[in-house]
Amino acid sequence: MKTKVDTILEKTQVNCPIEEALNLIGDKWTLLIVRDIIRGVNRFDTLKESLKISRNVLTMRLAELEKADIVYKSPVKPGAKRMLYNPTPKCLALLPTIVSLMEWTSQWSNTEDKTWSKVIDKETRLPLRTQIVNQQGQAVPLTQIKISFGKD
Amino acid sequence: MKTKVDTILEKTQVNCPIEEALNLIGDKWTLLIVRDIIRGVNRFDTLKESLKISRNVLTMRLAELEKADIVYKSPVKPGAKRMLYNPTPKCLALLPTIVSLMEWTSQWSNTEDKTWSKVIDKETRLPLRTQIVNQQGQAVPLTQIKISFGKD
DNA sequence: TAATTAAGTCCTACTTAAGGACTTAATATG
DNA sequence: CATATTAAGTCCTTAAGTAGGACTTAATTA
Repeated sequence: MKTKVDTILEKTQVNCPIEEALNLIGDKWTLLIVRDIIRGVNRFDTLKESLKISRNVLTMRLAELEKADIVYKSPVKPGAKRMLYNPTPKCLALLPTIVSLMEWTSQWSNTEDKTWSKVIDKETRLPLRTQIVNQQGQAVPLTQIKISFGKD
Repeated sequence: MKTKVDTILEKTQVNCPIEEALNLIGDKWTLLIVRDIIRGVNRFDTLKESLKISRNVLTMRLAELEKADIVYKSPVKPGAKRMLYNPTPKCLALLPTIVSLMEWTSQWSNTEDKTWSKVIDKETRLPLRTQIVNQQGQAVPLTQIKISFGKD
């Protein structure tokens, strides 16, 4: 059977990087799985429990993530046969996306409960956020940003 | 018929802001539509052409985006009946997510062609990027970041 | 006023997701 | 060591979402 990843790899041309990214993570579950694996939820059944996802879908998504080098397996303990799902650097590189989505919801959701999960500095334990910056690292306001396609 | 947005609004508890965000934009098309609307592609048929999305799906997604206050309609010109789809501030607030996804693909995709769309400063026309920063605005490396759930 | 276009709706076929039953090997327990 | 339990799946059926074409109607253009 042909997976999403196969489709991406055989596609000759994608004209925007978001498009390519969404081919992989543009679905209901992938980013949540990535988040959980980064959090350290790294066994099949634990992921299933944590996400309340169906087994068959979780199986497929994990296979795709592994094939795309976002997740790799390692034995539960040296020599064991059961596996853990671990984040690769490519997986950690999705943190800015995750953080910005969390920020977006916190800011714009009208849900009362804000006792949600947060992204924090491991050491200081203080919350973090994302920023759009220019080459010099200076923050740029949203209204000054343009999405440019090739020549325009 | 019950739309995604109805489902979100009636849902009593979501334990993570990404989960709530993905209920809305966690699909194949929504973020691409948002990107195009921010870019200024703002009429139904133009969007359809630009994205190569089916009419019925575009109709549904636009209705959801409008209901969620991410997009609003305005007449093509004063008094006209035909409408443009415009970005609200909540829509522009998705720019960090969009930028970080574009960055992620540029960095990790093995596609040859990098003559892709970019995010630039409207004035200087120089490319922009995202950063994860702490409260003082200092960049924090990915390895020092933790996703914390309530008490852990 | 007629022709064309823009923005849809509706239908059918196909693909992906949900959820439960079943399977098998790995680990843990007595 | 034998048995029980658990972890990590597969397989099946039903439901929901997506693709793509045909059709509709009002708005704009010629």
